[in-house]
Amino acid sequence: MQRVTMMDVAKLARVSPSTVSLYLRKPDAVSQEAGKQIERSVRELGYVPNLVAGGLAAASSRVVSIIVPSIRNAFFAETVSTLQTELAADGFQVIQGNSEYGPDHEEALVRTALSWAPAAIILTGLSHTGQTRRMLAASSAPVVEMWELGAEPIDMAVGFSHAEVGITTARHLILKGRRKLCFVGARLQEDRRAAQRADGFMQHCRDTGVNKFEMLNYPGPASVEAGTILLNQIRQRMPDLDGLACSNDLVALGVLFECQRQGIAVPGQISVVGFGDLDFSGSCIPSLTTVRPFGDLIGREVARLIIDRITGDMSDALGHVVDTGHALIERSSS
Amino acid sequence: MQRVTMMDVAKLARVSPSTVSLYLRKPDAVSQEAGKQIERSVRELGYVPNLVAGGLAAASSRVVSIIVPSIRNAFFAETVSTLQTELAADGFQVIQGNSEYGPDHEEALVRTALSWAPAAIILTGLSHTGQTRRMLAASSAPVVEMWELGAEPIDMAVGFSHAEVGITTARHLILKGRRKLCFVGARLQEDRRAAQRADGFMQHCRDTGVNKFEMLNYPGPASVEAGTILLNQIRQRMPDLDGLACSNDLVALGVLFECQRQGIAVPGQISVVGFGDLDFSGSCIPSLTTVRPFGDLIGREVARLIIDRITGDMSDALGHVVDTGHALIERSSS
DNA sequence: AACATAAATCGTAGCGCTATGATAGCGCCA
DNA sequence: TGGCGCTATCATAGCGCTACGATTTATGTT
Repeated sequence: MQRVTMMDVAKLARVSPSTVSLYLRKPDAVSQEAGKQIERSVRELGYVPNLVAGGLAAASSRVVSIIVPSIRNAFFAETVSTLQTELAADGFQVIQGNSEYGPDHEEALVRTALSWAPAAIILTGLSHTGQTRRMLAASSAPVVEMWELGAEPIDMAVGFSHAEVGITTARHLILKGRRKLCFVGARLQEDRRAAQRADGFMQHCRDTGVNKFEMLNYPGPASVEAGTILLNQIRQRMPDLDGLACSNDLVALGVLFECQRQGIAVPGQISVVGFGDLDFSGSCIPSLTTVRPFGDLIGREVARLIIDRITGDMSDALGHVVDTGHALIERSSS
Repeated sequence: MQRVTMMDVAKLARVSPSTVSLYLRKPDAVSQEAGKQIERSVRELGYVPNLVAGGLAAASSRVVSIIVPSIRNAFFAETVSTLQTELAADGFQVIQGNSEYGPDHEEALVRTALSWAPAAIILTGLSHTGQTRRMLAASSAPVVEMWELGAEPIDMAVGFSHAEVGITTARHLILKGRRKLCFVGARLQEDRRAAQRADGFMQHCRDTGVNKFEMLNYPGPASVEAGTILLNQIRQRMPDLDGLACSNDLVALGVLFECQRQGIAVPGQISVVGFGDLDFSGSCIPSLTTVRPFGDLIGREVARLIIDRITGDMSDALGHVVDTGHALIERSSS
């Protein structure tokens, strides 16, 4: 499979394999003359370093393992995509796994991830099984937990408080004069972050003395269809509903469609707020008020932390927490 | 980083490392008694095999490298997600890279991918640089090209003909009595598959003697906003437009929104057909007629081919081509 | 009981690279 | 001119595992 080895390059360049290895890792440590020779030989032979061998020898590979609940989810797709680009620029490969919102599944993924001796491990959220924590602690690899802030991270964390997103959403609806509120979400048992947004929302309602507020869950994944179903359910339970927060812009879009179908005025009769600021959110009818989570910023910050930790001075060896915040994007639906 | 080695397990189980290795790979080749001992030792020590070392020794790692244009694209997210799940079930890790629709970028990704001695390489589409082809040929790793059929694949291919999608779309609009047609797309220079759909569409118009047909391109990525912009552009150039094909359901959704905003009846005045059958396509207003590409089926078939090739008999060593086809989903927008 | 055969286990030799000292070559000052 | 410190280069010893052939043990046959 791998024909040309470092030895071949060394022979052609008339230096020892050590020098080739050294040049490839730290070009400045080798004389210009030798460097040029090596460069030429590499090109002539079409040499591609065997990273597996390198990883074994160096006891740490240039692999970063990312575990997200689902890459189908546009939020995570954005972050993963950004991470990939940023890390690739520094020569890191990305191994990716989907936990499907299952802590045990995540544990299995971490186990295999660890067997690659990765340069870093990126997890989604702050809740993991005890075994996962134990393995991670034993591994000494940098760990970044992303997309959630609140509890104590294992090592580093980049994200924002979902409870605060819930509060922002509730506050906005109340500010708009809405008093019969509902939070609708999908997969609220599995998706702890959505659940935290719901909790923050409900808590703020309670704190500010809103008289009527409810929460409704759709068991399947967040989708436009879930939104249409949820709107009908909540309207049955709360016919005078006037403010609706959705755990996801997809759900909100379904709500908007269903309102249009039934002739419910938005925001006239019901104000709708989403979460995610997805592709369509600015263009739909009415354009959707939503909370933007800065998924690409999360990706960039995670990449920065990892690269700093690996290449940088050990002063950074302590944990880091970066709050990327959130922003309410006020549009026409509220 | 990796404390417990196979040697430790062997010592505890009172067998040789070879037997442990053998048991881990082929449990049936070891006596039940020894197997139980090893199992117990593995658990007691919390042994996690070092796949880097294994990959080096076996000269091929259980890594599958997937290169797609962009994981942000819902089509590819679906396929990659399915692939990940299917391959993980057989103990394969997935390394993923985004080519951003650039052949040179793809070449660089293939180069690094190859340096992991992957068990297989999965590429998107059939067009690659000569250097990419050369590296792939030299590597002897199984190669699957997906999401496109037509030209001769490097090794195996799973996908469908985009030209035929274009024909299906055109035929449908013509069948609906539409005669002033347009194909609108995004990134038609970079996205060769979208370009093929456009070509098929135009060709069918020509072949069937449609009197008026045009094609319009939006330079940015496919998005809802692109749809709103494109609709206005084409209406200026072709005020009597009555049938519109979009390269992507996101673009189609933007078109639908803009039609609604301007009071253009769909399908009364203009029929709209999309591509992708995304999450919202069945729920939007009007529900969107579109072509479904079976992205998850592609993922499953690719995984099957790879696993068959690697674990299976060598009778499969020749290339394979699987046509996953496409389906017109007729809804209310046409 | 002696032998052939099969099954289970083992020892060894790397896989291709990096990290770690050790060595060689050089200019400079006393 | 000898010795010092510096830089550039090198030889060597693994990293942890798998593949392979060799060896041991169990099973069956006459």
